[in-house]
Amino acid sequence: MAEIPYRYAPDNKIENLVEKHSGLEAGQETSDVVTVAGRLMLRRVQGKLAFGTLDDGSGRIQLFAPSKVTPDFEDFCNLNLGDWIGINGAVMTTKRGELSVRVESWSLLAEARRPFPDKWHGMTDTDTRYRQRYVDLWVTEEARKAFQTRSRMISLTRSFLENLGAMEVETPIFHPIPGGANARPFVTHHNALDLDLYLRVAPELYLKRLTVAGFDKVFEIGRVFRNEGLSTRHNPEFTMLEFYQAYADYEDIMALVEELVEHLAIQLTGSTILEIEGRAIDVAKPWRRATMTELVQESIGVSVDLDTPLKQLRDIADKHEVAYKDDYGPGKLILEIYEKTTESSLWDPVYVTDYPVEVSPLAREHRTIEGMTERFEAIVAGKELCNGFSELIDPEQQRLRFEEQASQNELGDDEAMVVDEDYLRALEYGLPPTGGVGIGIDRLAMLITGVSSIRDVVLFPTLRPEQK
RNA sequence: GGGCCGCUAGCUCAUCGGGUAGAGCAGGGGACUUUUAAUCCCAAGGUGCCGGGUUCGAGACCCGGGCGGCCUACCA
Repeated sequence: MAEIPYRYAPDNKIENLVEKHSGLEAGQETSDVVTVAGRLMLRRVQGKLAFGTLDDGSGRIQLFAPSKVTPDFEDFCNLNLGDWIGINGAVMTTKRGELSVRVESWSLLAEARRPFPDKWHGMTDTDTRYRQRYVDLWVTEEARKAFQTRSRMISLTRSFLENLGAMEVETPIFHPIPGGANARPFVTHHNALDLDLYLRVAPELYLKRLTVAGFDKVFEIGRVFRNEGLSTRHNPEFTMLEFYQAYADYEDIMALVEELVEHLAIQLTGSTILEIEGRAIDVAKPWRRATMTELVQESIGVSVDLDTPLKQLRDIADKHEVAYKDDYGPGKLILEIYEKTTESSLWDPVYVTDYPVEVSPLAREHRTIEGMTERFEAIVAGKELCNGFSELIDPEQQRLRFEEQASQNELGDDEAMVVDEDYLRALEYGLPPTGGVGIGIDRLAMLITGVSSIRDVVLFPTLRPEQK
């Protein structure tokens, strides 16, 4: 068998060939001589005639190899499933009408020295699929599709934001002070500086520094890291989109997010109606807006607000088996009640608005409602898709909020923020009115591709290392 | 972190009231010039996740551990 070449030059993708020749009748031969390369997925040898199925990642096409035409016919028949091969020959159809490439010359490009999974059943063990994604992606069509969709989704998102005139930036992943979200960070150490650094839990505070700097629309799509448990909805590293727009408030940002999601749904699935867990969901804009307290009222029939006595809020929490700590104020209690009793039952897209100041350290106070902020979360299919607000721009208020967080942190809440003096200094130079949002890209990809585990949209999800 | 379930050949799965493991596919050998998961014949393939225990005898039963899944708890 010939040596493996150093390069090979396919001139067609299979999906294009299939599209181009879709109307061809049985027993036809075209003058289209093509070179394609990919993996041999199936093989049917019949003595002096062999058939194969080649998959190049874009699609599959049959290989037609008569011994009279195909050089080194014996070797061709002895190829293993999973071998990489390059094929050159005419596009034709067989007697049965199957579109094929006749194998007039071929090259072995890589041997599959390990047996491929069962050609019919594929790979079903989820653990093996995640650990050996390189096999899963060949063998599991839906897996490959999902990642292609994810890639296109991010690309479309990027151009959507660029069309708004937004600039993409990259801010530090190593943070000397963790901040921008309530989450436990990963810690690492820089030797030369002899300095502990935190992997970012959010890019938020750096992006708003850039708004101070005069970049009036900025966004970042990047990995963030949270030292938390794993689940079907949580991977310790995940991709966050954050966007900030100067002169805008949370209403503007809500309009933008629903526009984006509708756009993505149409571009990627052809419809605003998606399917999640077998259930339809329409993400067409506009999405409903409702305050947190309104939704709690609808869900459990009790009216709560920041003036409701603590005792009463605790009774409600007890009644619905919502856990809380003694130091929770009314704001935190209301949030907990909302999250435990209401959030997961919301199906159609809804913007939940007006979060208590107590639980929103970076959001600007509501323009009319005391104790609330102009913050929103979009809940889609019972899950949080994004979190945004009119940004808190006042350095003195921000300091008080940080100090409140810091004291929580002192008391042992390792998800609470600490005071970031440099961020306060930036605010002192002046942050204009600004609206911002963070969108979990993985969650969005789950929504668009209709999968129910984040591991189906993360190529190499975090797993315990294999033990030998 | 808690509850439930799973782990048998490279892959997909069987087996039994505890008696020493079997099939399809893949891989090897052979037949076959229009197949579509091609088909047919032959041979080979196993530390039954790991470690203890009960038993004359354990892949099956008990205990401990590992890894994974689902549900549940938290952040997106």
